[in-house]
Amino acid sequence: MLALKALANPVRLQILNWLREPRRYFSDQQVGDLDVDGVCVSVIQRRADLSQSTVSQYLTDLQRAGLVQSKRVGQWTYYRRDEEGIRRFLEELERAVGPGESDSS
Amino acid sequence: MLALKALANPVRLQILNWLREPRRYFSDQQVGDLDVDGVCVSVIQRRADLSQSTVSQYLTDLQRAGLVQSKRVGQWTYYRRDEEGIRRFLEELERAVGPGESDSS
DNA sequence: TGCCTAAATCGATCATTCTCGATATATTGA
DNA sequence: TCAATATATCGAGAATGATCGATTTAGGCA
Repeated sequence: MLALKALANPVRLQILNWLREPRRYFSDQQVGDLDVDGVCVSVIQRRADLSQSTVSQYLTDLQRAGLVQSKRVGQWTYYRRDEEGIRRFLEELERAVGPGESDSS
Repeated sequence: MLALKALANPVRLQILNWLREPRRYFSDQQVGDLDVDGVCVSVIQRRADLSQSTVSQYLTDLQRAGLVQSKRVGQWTYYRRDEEGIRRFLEELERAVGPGESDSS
């Protein structure tokens, strides 16, 4: 389960968390619309305080896990949450580990 | 988040899954009550087809993550799901990555 | 075309995880 | 107490993950 592996890393988990409120955590972004387009790599990198390559890789991981979407606009790549994919992941996890046959009769 | 790391391993995830229906997956257990006591290590090991030490370690990992409980009865250690802990984990995850400020107004 | 910036990929290193067999500990029963 | 069985822990090797700097790819603009 790619998403579980992706979220097992605290930084990746936090990035996904930050992306819930782009205006709050990435207000320094000059370009694009935070809500519509998403947040570009360099802005996330600044916040995460890791190298550019690491953050780029993390975002690719999150995308392959179906948790974020990317959109290339000019020279920037904007990332934003894939709410649909996140919902699917949570549902799948619920099915996998959530309560089984409870006899709440 | 210990639980996320624990579940990032497919075998550990599957063990937790199996434990939802002990009667179904561990019907070969001779000792104890599957539902009341849980499933002992050697029975899980047989099903997982990994070494005894690995399975024992996995179960310890799941326990430290708050996903299973153990009960020592004689020479056996029975493991069963910690439904309360699992619920807490799922809720925490929901808070951490679930939908943020949706303006469903 | 040529430079500048953004992002992605590559290659390497160090840390962590996976997994095993061997050993240690604990419990039961003769 | 001794032997047998169940489980836990230890130590090690291989595989994977984390993370970096360097390089490559790509777009924008003079």
